[in-house]
Amino acid sequence: MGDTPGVSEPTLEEQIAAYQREFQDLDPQVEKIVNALSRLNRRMNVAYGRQTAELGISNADWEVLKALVLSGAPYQMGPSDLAKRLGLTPAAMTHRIDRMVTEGLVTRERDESNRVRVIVELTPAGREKWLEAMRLATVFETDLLQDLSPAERAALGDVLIRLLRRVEHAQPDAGGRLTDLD
Amino acid sequence: MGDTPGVSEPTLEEQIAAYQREFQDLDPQVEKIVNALSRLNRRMNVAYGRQTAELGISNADWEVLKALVLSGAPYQMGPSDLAKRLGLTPAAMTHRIDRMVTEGLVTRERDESNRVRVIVELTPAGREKWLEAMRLATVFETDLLQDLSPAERAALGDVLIRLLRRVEHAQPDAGGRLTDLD
DNA sequence: AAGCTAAAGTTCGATGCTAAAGAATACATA
DNA sequence: TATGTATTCTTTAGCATCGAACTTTAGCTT
Repeated sequence: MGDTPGVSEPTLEEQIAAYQREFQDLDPQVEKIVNALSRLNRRMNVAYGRQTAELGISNADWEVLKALVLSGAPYQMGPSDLAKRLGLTPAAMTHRIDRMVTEGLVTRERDESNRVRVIVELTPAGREKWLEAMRLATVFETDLLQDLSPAERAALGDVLIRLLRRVEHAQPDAGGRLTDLD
Repeated sequence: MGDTPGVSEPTLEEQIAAYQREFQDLDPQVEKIVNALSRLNRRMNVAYGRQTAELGISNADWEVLKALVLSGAPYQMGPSDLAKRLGLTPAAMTHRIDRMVTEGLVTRERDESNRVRVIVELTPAGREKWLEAMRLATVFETDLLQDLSPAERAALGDVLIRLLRRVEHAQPDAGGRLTDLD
């Protein structure tokens, strides 16, 4: 095998060839789509991760910022709501919030009307970080889709929605870890 | 159980509406595609995880099995090759191999021709597990794409490849964690 | 040979996660 | 009022991971 230095990721074509070699009952077209989806998503997540790192926040921080902003003004959520939204345990949420409070991205205070509850609120600095990350992300996403014509975009969007419906129907909410928030 | 009373994942439409509310400079069509891609991938990963769990192995185990099988007969790799392939540190690989050896999925022995090296080899039981997982996965994947006509599949595959090329060109191999192997 | 350098794995300390137990508060009801 | 129960969050113990130091071996260089 002429492959010298490291065992990096094989190309998609090599990968599919290897699958066909080891597993005959395989539809190459299906595998091509599924593999491309998986790879595309991975690369995109790497790109997002690099962008958030540039802004001095972690991907974990970004997930929380997104959830808070998308919840709408006044940008408040309880730890367990956040945990459900992000697919984490409440325990993990406690620690994330600890960190983000020290980073100045959110505040934590007890709800005086129900002292069991805690209110996590986005700070202006946190909102600003989210905005910066969004600007970077939209630049990346626009660039990614640049070569697709409007018709191709519409078709792609529709096909993806159909697949999404199908997979959602097949598994009525699993509660698995939501690796990366939209 | 069933529908969570708490803060579960919003629908894609709600999500996009929230984005437009909080961030005006947003192309809804771009966001729709990107969000659908992300969601679709997440659901698929949940499905794969459930399948491997059914077989009594972890997702981590499955990644290693895949790498070994796809490397071709005699299904041997060194720990650091595996680590590079999976995007893990050698340290993590050591522990994974420990576990998989006790599970009987792989064997570990020193390479007598170069005693620094270690050879991790798939056992027949490990190969069988991989095969079972593949059978489940192909059923799922075939079902997922069932509603797409041949023409739609071809078009989808081609568009995804084009996006993949574009994102790969934009980031010449990052070495980030490869969350889930194809 | 003797000693340097590089490479391959393992070990060690720290981090972030999970599952499960624990503490504080609210609410219902006897 | 007192007590049981559910809810919300925190704490604890265990596991997988990373980064970095360390050990063993191979291959040079002198």
